[in-house]
Amino acid sequence: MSDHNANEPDRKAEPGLDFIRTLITADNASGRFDSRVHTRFPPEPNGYLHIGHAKSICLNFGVAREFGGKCNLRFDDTNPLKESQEYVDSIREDVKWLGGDWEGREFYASDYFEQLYQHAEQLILAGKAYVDSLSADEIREHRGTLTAPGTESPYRNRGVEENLDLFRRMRAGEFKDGEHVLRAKIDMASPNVVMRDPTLYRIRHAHHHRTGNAWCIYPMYDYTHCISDSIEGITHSICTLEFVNNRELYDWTLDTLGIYHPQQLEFARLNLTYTVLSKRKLIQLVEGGHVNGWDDPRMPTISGLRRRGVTPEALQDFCARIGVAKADSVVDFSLLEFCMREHLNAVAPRVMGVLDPIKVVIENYPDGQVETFDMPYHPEDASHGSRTVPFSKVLYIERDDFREDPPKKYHRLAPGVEVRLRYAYYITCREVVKDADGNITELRCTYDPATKGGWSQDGRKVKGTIHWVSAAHALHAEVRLYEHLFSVENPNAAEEGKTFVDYLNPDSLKTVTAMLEPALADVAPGTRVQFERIGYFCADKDGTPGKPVFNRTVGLRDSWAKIEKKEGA
RNA sequence: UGGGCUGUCGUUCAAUUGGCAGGACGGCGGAUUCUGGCUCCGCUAAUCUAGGUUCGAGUCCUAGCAGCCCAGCCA
Repeated sequence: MSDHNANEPDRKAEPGLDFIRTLITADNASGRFDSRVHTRFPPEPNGYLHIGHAKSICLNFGVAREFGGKCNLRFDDTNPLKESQEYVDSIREDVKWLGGDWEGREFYASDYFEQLYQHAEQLILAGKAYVDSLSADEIREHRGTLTAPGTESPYRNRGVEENLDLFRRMRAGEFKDGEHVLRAKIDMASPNVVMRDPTLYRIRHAHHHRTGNAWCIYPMYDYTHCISDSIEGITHSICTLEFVNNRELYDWTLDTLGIYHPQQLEFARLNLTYTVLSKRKLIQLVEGGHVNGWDDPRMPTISGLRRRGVTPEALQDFCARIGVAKADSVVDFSLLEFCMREHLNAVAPRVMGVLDPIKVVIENYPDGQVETFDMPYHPEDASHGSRTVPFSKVLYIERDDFREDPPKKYHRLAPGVEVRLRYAYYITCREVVKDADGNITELRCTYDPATKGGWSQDGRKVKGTIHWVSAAHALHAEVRLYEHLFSVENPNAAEEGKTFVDYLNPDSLKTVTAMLEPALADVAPGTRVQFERIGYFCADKDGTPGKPVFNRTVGLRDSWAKIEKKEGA
C-alpha cells in the first residue's frame, strides 16, 4: 500500500494537465485501479452549495467524463443535528443544474451505517479501537497540544470483550449522549494530531433525516468517508486541502481494515474577491437577514447565481479557467463576470429597457401616430428571430444619454446634436425643459423622417446610437441592480473588533422602476436578456404575467465610463 | 515553538521534467461597429531570499523567509 502516499506525479505527464489529471493519467497508464476512474462529489446536506462547490463538482464530474469513468453523488450525512432534507433537495437540484450527472448513483453515508458498525466491531476485535469513557473536555486535555504529545486515556487498555460489550450497549441506547465514544487506538504521541486516537463514534440520541431513530450512535467523518469511498469503489477521492492531515487517518483506517483503498487527493479550495465562501458565514448572512435567503442573487450560492441569471455554461467555463492546483489563491471576481458576459453575449436576446428615464418629445412627429419596427433579437445571430417595437411621439431615453453641456468625446444626445435612436430614427435635440429647481424634465427634439429604420440615404453619420422606449407603450417594471455584496476585496480579513458583516456593501441592491419595451410583458421567470447598452438581466420568479421583475446578472463592459473617469481625473 | 501543505506577471493556471518563462483575466493602446457591447490587433508584467551544482536552474542540492492547515464527541 506504499503507493497510496504517491501524491506527487512521478511517472509521466502531459503538459498542461493539472496535477490531478496528471496523476490519473499515470495511474491509468500503469494499470492502477485496473485503469478505472471513479470519483464522487460528497457534500454534507447542512447548507446550500456555493461556487466553491461548483469547482469541486466540475472537477469530479469533469474528470470522470474525460477519462470515461463515473462520478457518484454521495451525501455525507453523519451528523443528524445539522442536516436536513431541504438541503438534500437543493443540492440535488444544484448539481443537476450545473451539469453533474450521477446516473442514478445517489448514495448516502447513512446507507452504510450497518457496514460501518460492523467494521467498527472488526477494529475492536483487532485491538485497534476502544471505548473511551472520558468526557469531551477530558479527551481534549489528554490530546496534548500542537507541540506537546498527548497522554493516553485510562480506558485505553480495556479488554476486547469489554469494548465489544460497551460498544454494543452504546448502539442499544443504554447510555446518554457523551457518556462514551469509540476511539481508534493509534498513537497519542503522533506529531499529527489527527492520529492521536481519533473519535470514531459518538452517542447522539437524535432523529436523522433518513434513518429516523434507528441509530443513536453516529460515525465521524474520517471514519465514514474512507469506508464509503471504499464501498463504492472510488478510485480517486478528491477533496480540499484542509484534509491533507486527515489522509494519514484515511489510509490507516482502510489499511487496518484491509479493504479496498482509493487514493485521496487534495486541491486548493476556491476563494473569490468581494465574497465569503464559508458555510458558517453564508448561514450567518441568511439568518441575520443581511440577504433575502439562500438564493438571493447577491449570494455566491449556486441557487443565488442561478437566480441572478448566470448560466451553467458560464459557471463551467469559470471552473475550467481557474484551474486546479494546491496553492491557496483568491480568484478575481472580474473573471466570473467575464465568463457571464462571454456566454450571455452568445445566447441572450437583445431588448430595450430604460433604467433611469427622461422624457423625449418628438415635436415634428404626428400626434397619436404609432409606428412599429421589427427588430432582431440578436444582431449577430438571426436564429433568435425578431420582435415588434412601437414608436410614437413621446419616448423615454436614459438620463445618462443626454448632457446639456457634453464633455469631450461624449457621443450621445446634447443640445443641437443629432443621434440615432436604435433601429428607428435620427433625432436632434432642440430644447431642454426644466422644472423650478433646474432639473431636466423633458427634451424637445425633432426627427428626420428620411432616416426611418435608423439609417440615412445621404451617408450622413451620427456618432451615437441610444436606446429608447415609447412612453405610451412602456412596461413599468421592477429592476434590481446588484453589486458586490461586500465593499472590500477580502471581507474575511476583518480588522480588530470587526467581522465580515461590517464590510457589507450598503449599495449591493438598488431597485428601480424601469421602462421596458412591451414585448417583455409576459416573459417567463428565468429568461435571460440583454438590455441593449446596459447589461444582462434575468426575469425573476417574483414577477407575474404583465408585471415582470428583472435581476441584473452583470453589466456590459463600459468603456465610456472609463474614458469619463480618466478625463475627469 | 510539533507536523503537514504551498510560494512563477496585478490575479490565476502552465512550462515537453535541466534547454529561449507561455496562456487566460485585468490594465493600457489601436482597428471595426446602428449596442462606447461583441469581434480583431498590439503592448504591459513574474520565477520568495541567499548560497551551491551545471555549458545552462522556475525545475536539482543546502540554508533561510513568508503564507495556509491541524489541538470538534463538525465536515
